[in-house]
Amino acid sequence: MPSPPVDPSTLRFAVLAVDVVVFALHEETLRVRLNPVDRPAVAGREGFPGGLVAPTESSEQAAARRLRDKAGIDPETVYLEQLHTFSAVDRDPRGRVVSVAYLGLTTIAEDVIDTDAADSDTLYSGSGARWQPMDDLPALAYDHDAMASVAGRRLRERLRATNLIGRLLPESFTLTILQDAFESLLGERLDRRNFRRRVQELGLVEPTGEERREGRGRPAALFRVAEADVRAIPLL
Amino acid sequence: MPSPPVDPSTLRFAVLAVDVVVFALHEETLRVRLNPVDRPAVAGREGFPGGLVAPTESSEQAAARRLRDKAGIDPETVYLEQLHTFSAVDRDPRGRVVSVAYLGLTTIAEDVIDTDAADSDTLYSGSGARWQPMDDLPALAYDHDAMASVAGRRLRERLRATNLIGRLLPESFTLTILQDAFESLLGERLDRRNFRRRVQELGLVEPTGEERREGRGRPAALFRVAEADVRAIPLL
DNA sequence: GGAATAGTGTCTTTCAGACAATATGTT
DNA sequence: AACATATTGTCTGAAAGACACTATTCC
Repeated sequence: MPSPPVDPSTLRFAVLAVDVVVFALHEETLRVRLNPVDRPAVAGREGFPGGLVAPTESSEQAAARRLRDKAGIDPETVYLEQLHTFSAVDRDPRGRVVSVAYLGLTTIAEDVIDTDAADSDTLYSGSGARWQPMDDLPALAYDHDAMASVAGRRLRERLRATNLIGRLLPESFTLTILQDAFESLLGERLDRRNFRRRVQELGLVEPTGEERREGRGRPAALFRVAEADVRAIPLL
Repeated sequence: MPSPPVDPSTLRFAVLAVDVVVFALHEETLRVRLNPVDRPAVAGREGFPGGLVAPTESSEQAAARRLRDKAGIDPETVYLEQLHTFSAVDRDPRGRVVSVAYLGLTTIAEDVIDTDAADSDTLYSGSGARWQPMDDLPALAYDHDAMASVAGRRLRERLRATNLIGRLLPESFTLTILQDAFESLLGERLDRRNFRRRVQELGLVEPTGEERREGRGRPAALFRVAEADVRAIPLL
């Protein structure tokens, strides 16, 4: 339905962008995906993967596309939800750029290379992009600091209220791993017996029937998140 | 503030709009503010108050401004929070218009005139704008139907989790009124004694010390919402 | 056998839900 | 006195929280 083309000189307009704050869990550490930002105006700082929205795509589509292009992550493997739209007039030195930010959850892909373990504990993933621990973020480009803060708060809210933890974990996992994940994400220590009772009675997880034997010690039963789609569960 | 040196012919851009879904409570009925939409393309349908975002304002500022201009409501009296950004490519027949939607809560102003009580039970407020019962919405312009649905869901979530009910009620109120409000908003009936115990033990309300005598029957103590700012309360 | 990890049951306390009688005002 | 509305307390069942020992495997 092609309509009267809008004349930008008479209409108010803005450049529309998306940014995606992608979280993943790596050995009990919550990490976010950072990309180098090459614009001169922001002087070598990093930022979340993102970019401009094309005239023919919605912001959701743009977010998925940018995940692939800018972060090399298959959007199919990422849970995305809209986070917040940032529209401060001067948030981008280039001009009026409004950004629709998305929250993303994923499992860290296998292409992750743990180079340079000495230099803090950064995980690199090629081309300078990296998974940075959420509690050790550098100063970011644009208003991505604020974005990070909003995203972190929202992530915790959602983890408490839904079964989204499943999107941060591998297909199957032991209850110990699940508990470690919650403890580290929510920053509180939980009783093992009560925790196991809860997650099973609430129907958050179900046994796969397999078990994992690893190192010494008794083998652990494997579980999966019971339902694949996002479900409201008043959790912990 | 002359605007950004962006050349629209080379950059992807969109027209940026805001829409505000303002809720108010009138005699236990949840109502939203509707305005006539005059664009030919949407043929006499109504929509939420809104409009384009100026190059010099954030979407928050635009939302406040539009509340005043389009709905004649003092933004100071309205609680606003960002709801969702709607960016489907064809959501506006005029072209690419992306809308940042806001959720608004307010107390119905005194300028409300209950004309035409026969014609359903619409409350008019001058210039064709009206407060329409949320459970009796007509088909709306653009994608405002979807907006209404998102806003309704979010409103109920927020009412359950915070003290925002205070933004829908007058300064002080009786516990009966508070309970009626919850019952109608959440669509469930609550036990009087348990309800009163809860709201007081949770610290949602505190007595003002005054009482209201009205009609026959025992006078009721007046309460106010204990804290003015938004607070998380796992409510009902 | 010792070390390491996984797994399990009970008791207590707290909170949610069901339930009905009394108090205070008006007419 | 009749009526209308507001206010209050107890009992019961369910869920949350504290708490320590047994089971299985590897070395």
